[in-house]
Amino acid sequence: MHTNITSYIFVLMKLTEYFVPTLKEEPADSVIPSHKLMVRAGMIRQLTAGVYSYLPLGLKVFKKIENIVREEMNAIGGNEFYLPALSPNELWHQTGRLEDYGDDIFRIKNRELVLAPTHEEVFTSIAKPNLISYKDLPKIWYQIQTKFRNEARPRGGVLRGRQFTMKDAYSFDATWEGLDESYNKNDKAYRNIFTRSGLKFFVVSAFSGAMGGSKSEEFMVETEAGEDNVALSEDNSYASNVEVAVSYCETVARKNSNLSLEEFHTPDIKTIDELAGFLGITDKSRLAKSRVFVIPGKEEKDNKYVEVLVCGDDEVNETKLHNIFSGIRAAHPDELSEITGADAGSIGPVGVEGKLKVIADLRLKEADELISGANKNDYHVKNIDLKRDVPGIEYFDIRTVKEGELTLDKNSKLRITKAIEVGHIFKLGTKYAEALGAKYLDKEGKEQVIIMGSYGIGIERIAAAYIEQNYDKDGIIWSGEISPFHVQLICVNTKLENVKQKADSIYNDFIKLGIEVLYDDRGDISPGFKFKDADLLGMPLHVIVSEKNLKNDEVEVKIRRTGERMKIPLAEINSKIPELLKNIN
RNA sequence: CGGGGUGUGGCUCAGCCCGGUUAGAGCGCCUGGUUCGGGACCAGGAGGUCGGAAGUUCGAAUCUUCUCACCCCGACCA
Repeated sequence: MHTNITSYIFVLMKLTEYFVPTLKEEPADSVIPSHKLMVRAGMIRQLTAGVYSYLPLGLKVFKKIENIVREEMNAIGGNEFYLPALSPNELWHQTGRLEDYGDDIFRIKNRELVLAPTHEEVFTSIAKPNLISYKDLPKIWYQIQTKFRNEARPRGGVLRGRQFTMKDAYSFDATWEGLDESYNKNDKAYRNIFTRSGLKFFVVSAFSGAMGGSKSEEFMVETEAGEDNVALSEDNSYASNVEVAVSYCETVARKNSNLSLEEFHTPDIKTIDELAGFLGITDKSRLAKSRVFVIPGKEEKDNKYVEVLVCGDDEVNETKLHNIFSGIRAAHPDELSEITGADAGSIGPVGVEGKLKVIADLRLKEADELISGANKNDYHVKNIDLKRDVPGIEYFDIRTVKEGELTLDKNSKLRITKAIEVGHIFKLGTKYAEALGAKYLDKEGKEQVIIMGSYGIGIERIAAAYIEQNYDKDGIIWSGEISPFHVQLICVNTKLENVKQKADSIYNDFIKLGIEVLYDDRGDISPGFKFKDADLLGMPLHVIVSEKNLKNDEVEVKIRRTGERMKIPLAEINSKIPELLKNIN
């Protein structure tokens, strides 16, 4: 499938022979800049929701990214595979993921097959009969392949599609120390890949969610188009997905006034804000927000219920909650009133023992004089002392961090921003090897389960993320290794014999120099049109050959990113252009 | 899955509320000519079952119902 990589890289092209359908107007179906620009620059076209055709220019960029990925994976000893996208339902059933993935997996209607969204199972099925001795380990196996996910809502063009290219790698180790090593190798490869791709990225620790396993880190690119909220410290010492981020936060101080509980009437008060307004106070930290969650049992009667308390100015972080109680979900409104006797807005921690387990955020650990719902509609209770009034209460970190809070070491402030995930590395552990029975014999001849890691990169996402970080009002701004071409050579007037001849000869010189050049040799197109197209396509350097410059034995060169222009004598082109390119990249 | 929106030549859209000749514009495309350093100009031309189905009506792009597709926000999810 990917036999001759260099053939993609050293393709030299004349625009008269190349299919690059640029668009002057913005496509109606796109919203984010990278999507608009990839369509306008003739890189991609949508076929149906979340599914894109890759046109020659887009494919060239994707192949360059793949090549970087391939080089870096090979550099850490990775073996490249190419596995089928079709795989039997049975294999997925064995690990329980046929069920776990649910509607997100594409199923073939007339065979018991799925279109694979990832390849842990298939790789493990190859490992099982072949990696059977400690001598066979460790291994890093990977592929660059099309993945299929039935995304509920594809968006952002190629940023979240139903069909996309992924580099997925898997490590197989005999020991946990070995897994650490494999993980670190992949981590290093990833840093190289994203650096070479020209991305400004950062790494966050992340909850591994449906994948199972322990440690996992995401490689993120900051962009407005991102789908994840991340907390970054201003000194760059801390980066974390908001789902798991922590901050330094003052606890609610204990007053030790020992006032007794007091119920009071709060007609139609449903929210913390309304309650604060009703009481005429601005500090909401003592208005304890109560939310009820359910841990579903085998049958409904086995359900367990948890009341979660956070400060009124905080939000419950459901991911953190999941990490404490797996399978937990928010209670439905009817469940709420059934369990507590009140509707949302009037629920509180007092008098619920036996019915509900109560947990509270760490900020509330010492708190007294709290106000919360009375478990009776339109009533609240004041002077709640959690230690005194809520027997069996436990404390966890279950709040969501907020912009401007201090890092745990108090050295820096957090800001919350949006980012797109371009890569993810996991320490999977033994989940898949266990489920599929992939074992090896150790030195003592004892059977052991293979320990796995899993490492993914979205190829098209890298391109889209790059564009999100590198564009202006005129178009894309390419630079570095993933730029489809180094130079766009513009022949301003193809009708003038001497201009055309000179441009042709420069084109041929560039080929000899190994410069990748996109040559705009189109006739019947006005100079302005060519300049606009060149800006849209965004090659790092534009070399402009025109009659007026040739009179002085010069060409004009424009640096796309800065707009800087300069004249270069014809005699110096072959030395100057490579030099300029070096400085840009 | 919940909410909102949009489907009219290749592209971007107007027309629809308030039904009435051959359904429009700009861009693109074809022919000829003039242009040629920031998406040129003139003249001529091709191209549309108005997403689909059913209905109301003398008459439907326009009204009604159903349906399909796509986009956005959210939910969900790597």
